[in-house]
Amino acid sequence: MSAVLGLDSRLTDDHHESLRLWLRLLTCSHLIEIQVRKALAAKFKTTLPRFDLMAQLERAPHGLQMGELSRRMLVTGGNITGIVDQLERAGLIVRTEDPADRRAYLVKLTKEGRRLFGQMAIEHESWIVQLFSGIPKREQRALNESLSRLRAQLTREIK
Amino acid sequence: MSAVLGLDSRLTDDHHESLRLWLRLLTCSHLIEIQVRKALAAKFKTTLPRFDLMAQLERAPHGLQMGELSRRMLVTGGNITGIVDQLERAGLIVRTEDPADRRAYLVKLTKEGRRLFGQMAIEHESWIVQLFSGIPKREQRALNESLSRLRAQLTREIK
DNA sequence: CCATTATATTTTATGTCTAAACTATTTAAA
DNA sequence: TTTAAATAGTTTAGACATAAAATATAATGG
Repeated sequence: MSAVLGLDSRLTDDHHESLRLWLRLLTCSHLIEIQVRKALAAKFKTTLPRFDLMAQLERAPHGLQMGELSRRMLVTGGNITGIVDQLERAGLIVRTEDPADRRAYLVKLTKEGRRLFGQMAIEHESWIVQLFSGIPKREQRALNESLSRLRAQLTREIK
Repeated sequence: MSAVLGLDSRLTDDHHESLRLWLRLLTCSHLIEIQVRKALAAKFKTTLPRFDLMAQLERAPHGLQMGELSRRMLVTGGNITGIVDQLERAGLIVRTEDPADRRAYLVKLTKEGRRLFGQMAIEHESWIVQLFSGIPKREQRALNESLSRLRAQLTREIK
């Protein structure tokens, strides 16, 4: 993840509003990502994709299929296979058979996985709150609304 | 690049404004990234990091050191080595010696690199404009301003 | 029912990315 | 100026990511 970063500060031509927006979006999420990745590694010896996958499972007590994880995390299926392998090896999740479809697994957090994720989620949120602490709540709400519209638009666009 | 995607649509608790903002930021940039990556592969048989690196060089006619590329692209030095290797093999850039520092290179676009980047940049911008076409210019400007403040804040925060 | 097509997952090959260890040169300081 | 510390770049090992091909099961349409 990355793209044309750094031009960001120097584009001023008014014709390039969209391009500038994309670069800024990318720079911001990249900056946050770097911090979160480092914190996850330092405090929990884990990675962002693993944390993300566990976050998905935490909200799906009945388990999720590999394909559903792939769709939600916006990554390809092959990628999910690898991350699930590792988390399973670590005893944090399990592949259980899907009673409704013998091709599929239902991936679930183990008890240990739930416990550990709980700890990580609390810290994770505090890092994020800290990173955004300089931005007034009102502005955060406004940004959130705009990005929500953008996300909706992009999802429509892409279909 | 990715994180906790998908929770995004379901967080409503007002205490989690910052967390929600981070997820939304990430989802949006990820959605755009996927499109741009696919388009670059389909139209130019290239990748986003390579395009980004060339974009950096295009604005630096005197060339950039590896370390400067690393800082601007927000990735590690080792990563730059690999991308530069490939682009150099393809004849699109060259490592030239830095007269001021024998440890360093100045990396520059070749004539062919400049030509190709020119073509790619035009298409690239049109893809971006298309992706944002559903968002009114006024809102794009507002988003741009907010993200600019956020970026500034993050950069300060991180130092 | 059976062939076809679609879906769920894994595998393979390749590229991106990091952290940490390494080499070479420069800078600073004693 | 010689040593020590810092800086520029590369290498290594391992994780993450993709697209495309392969396997297995499910769903569909004659």
